[in-house]
Amino acid sequence: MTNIRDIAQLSGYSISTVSRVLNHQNYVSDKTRAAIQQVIDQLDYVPNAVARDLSRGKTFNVGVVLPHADHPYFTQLLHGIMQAAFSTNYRVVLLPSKYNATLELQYLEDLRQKAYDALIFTSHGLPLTALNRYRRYGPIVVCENPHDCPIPAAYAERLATYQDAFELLKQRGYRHIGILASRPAPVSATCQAMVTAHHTVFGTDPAPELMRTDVTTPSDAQRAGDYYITQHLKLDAILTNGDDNAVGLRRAYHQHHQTPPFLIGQEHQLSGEVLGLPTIDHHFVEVGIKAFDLAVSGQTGNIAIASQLLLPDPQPQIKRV
Amino acid sequence: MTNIRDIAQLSGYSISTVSRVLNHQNYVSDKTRAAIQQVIDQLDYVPNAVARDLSRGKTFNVGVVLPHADHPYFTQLLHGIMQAAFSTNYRVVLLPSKYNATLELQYLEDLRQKAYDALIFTSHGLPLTALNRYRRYGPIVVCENPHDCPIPAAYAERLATYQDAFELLKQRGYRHIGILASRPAPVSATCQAMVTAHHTVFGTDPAPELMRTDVTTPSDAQRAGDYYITQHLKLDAILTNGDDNAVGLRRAYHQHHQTPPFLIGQEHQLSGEVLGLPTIDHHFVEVGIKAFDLAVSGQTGNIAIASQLLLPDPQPQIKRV
DNA sequence: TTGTAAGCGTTATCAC
DNA sequence: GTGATAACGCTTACAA
Repeated sequence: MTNIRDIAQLSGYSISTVSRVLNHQNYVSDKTRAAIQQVIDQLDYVPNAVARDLSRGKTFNVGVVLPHADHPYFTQLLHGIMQAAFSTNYRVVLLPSKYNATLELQYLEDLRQKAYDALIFTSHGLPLTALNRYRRYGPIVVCENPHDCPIPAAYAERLATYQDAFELLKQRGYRHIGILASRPAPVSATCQAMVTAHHTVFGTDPAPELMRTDVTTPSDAQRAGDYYITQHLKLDAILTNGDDNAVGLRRAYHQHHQTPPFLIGQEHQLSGEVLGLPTIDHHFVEVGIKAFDLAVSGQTGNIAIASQLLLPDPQPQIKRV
Repeated sequence: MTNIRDIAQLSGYSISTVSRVLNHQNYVSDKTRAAIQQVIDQLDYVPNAVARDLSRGKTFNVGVVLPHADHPYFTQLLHGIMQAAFSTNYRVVLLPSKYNATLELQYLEDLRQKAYDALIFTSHGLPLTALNRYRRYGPIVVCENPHDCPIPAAYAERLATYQDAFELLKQRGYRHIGILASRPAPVSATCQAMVTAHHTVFGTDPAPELMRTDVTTPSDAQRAGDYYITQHLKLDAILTNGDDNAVGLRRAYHQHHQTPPFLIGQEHQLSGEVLGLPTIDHHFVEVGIKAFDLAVSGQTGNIAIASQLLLPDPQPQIKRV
C-alpha cells in the first residue's frame, strides 16, 4: 500500500507539495508538478478516500432510511434522491429499516458517529421528536408533514387530493367506501389524511370495518379483498394505496366471481393505466429531489408538493382486423 | 468534537483502555470499565466511524453500479443485494452510471481508493476486460454471463428460457416475431441470447427490421410499436423486454385502433398479470443475493440462476351481480 | 513556491 | 489488566 509519504520521499518533495499536486491546487511549479506526477504514475498511486474523509471531516455520504425496497413510494422517492445526489457528487447509502426502532436508532447513531453527512427518513417508526433530537449531529430530513415538530421535511401534500378523490366517489353516488392503508392512522400521516378527507367530504369517519391496514403488497390487498367478500361487506368503491394493490383487490373479486367495486389507485403505476383506474400521483420523485436538497443544504423548513388526482384516459376502441 | 483522547484524560486511563471499553473487549476490570463508561456517558461521546474505517482499513461499504434506477431488472437485483447486505452489516452505496464509461471508470477508481470494499456492476458499458483489470484493487462482481472473461459473476441463465419462449411462439404458428431490447446485441449479452435462441428455434436470425433496441421504458416500447405499425410490418408476436413495456406496445396498437400481436413479457411484473401475458421470470432477486455473496466473500467463480417461462393463469369468469 | 509539523480519531502491537 | 506508542493516510495552517 503506497501512500503520500512514499511519493514525497521518492520525488524528493514534501508531503504537502504532493498533496497540492493531488488536489490540483495552485502554488506548484510546473516542473515540480511534473516530477511528482511522474512518481505518482510510476508507483500507480492513488490517495486513500477514507483518510481523505477523515481529514476533511466529511464523507459526502447521505443515508436514506427505507422501510421497504419494493414499494413504489420508496422507489420513486429514492429515484428523486438519487437524481439530486448525482448532480452534486454526493453518494446515496441505502439503509433498510422495516420500521424497526432499533435499526432506526442505529442509523441515527451512525449519523452521530459521522458515517453520513446527513440522513433522510423516507418514513419511520420512531416518533418525530426522537429524530429531532439527533439533528444536533447533522441534518435530518423527513418525507412527511411534520406539523408542529420543527424538523426539515419535504412531502406530498395529500389531503386536498384525497378530498378530490372522495368528492369523485360522492358525485358518483358511492357511500360505502373501503380504504386500504399500509399502516394505521395513529402512526401514519397518510392514513390520517385519508380519514380526515373522508370526514370532510362525507361528514363521517370511514367505517372501521371498511378500513384495512398493513396492506403493502398486492397479495396483502388480495387478502383485504377476501375479507370484504367473506364478510359480505357490500362496497361501492375502494380507495386503494397503490395501483398495483388495486390489482390484488381485483384478483380477489375475480376469484370469487364477483365484479370488483369502483377502484381508485395511487402512485400512477402502469397497472392502473392498464385497468383504466383513476389514480393519485404524489409526485414523489420531486419530493425526493427536495428532500435531498434540504439534507445537503442543512436548511430548515418544510417543502410541500401538491398531489394530483388523475382520471383515466378513455379506453380506445379496438378495431378487429 | 470530543474524542478518545479526551475520554482517556478525563477518566485517568489510557487511550488503549478506553478503546477496549468501546469495543467491548476483555481484559478490562469492571471498575475501570465503569469509570470510563461514566466519562463517556457524561461527555456524550461516540467514536468516529470514519477514523475507525481508516484504522481498520475496511469500510463495510459495497458499491452497486446501476445504469438506471427505474428498470425492474435493476430494482429487483438491488432488492436482492440489499437483502443480502442487510444480514451481514454491509452497507449498499448506489452508483448511477447511465452506461457512461467515464462514470464507470470513476467508480472503479473509487474502489481503488478504498471507498468501497467491493463493487457490483449490475450492468456496464466498459468492456469486461476493463473491469477485470481493476480486480487487483478489490472484489468486482458482474451480473451477466462473462463467458471467457474470468471475472466473478452471478446472472440469470436466459438462453434456455428464450428458447422456450420462441418454441411457444412456433407451436402457435407464429413466424414474424418482433423483439424489443434495451441495448443492441454487440454490447448486450441479453440481446445476444435472444438472437441465439431465435436462431436455434427458427433456424434463422431475427429479421433486422423487427428488432428494436434502445427500448427501456414503456414509452420507448410505444414508439417501437408506432414503428411497427407505420412501417406496416405485420407481426405475429413480439418478445418484449418487460411486461410494463408490453403495455407500452399495446398502447401503440390501441391508439392505431389495431389489435396488438401476441405479446410475451419479461420480469414477471404486475402489468403482465393484468394483461394475462406469458412472461419470463429471471429471478433477479436471487441473482442479487448471489452477487452480493460473491462480492463480500471475494470468491471467484460464476453462479448461474435459471430463468423461467411463466404462462398466464386462465382469466377467471366474472359473474355479473 | 515549498516545507514543517500538527492535526483528524481510531486500532493494534507490544511491553509491563 | 493497563499503558505507550506506532501505525492508518491525508489535509492544512503556518513558517520559510
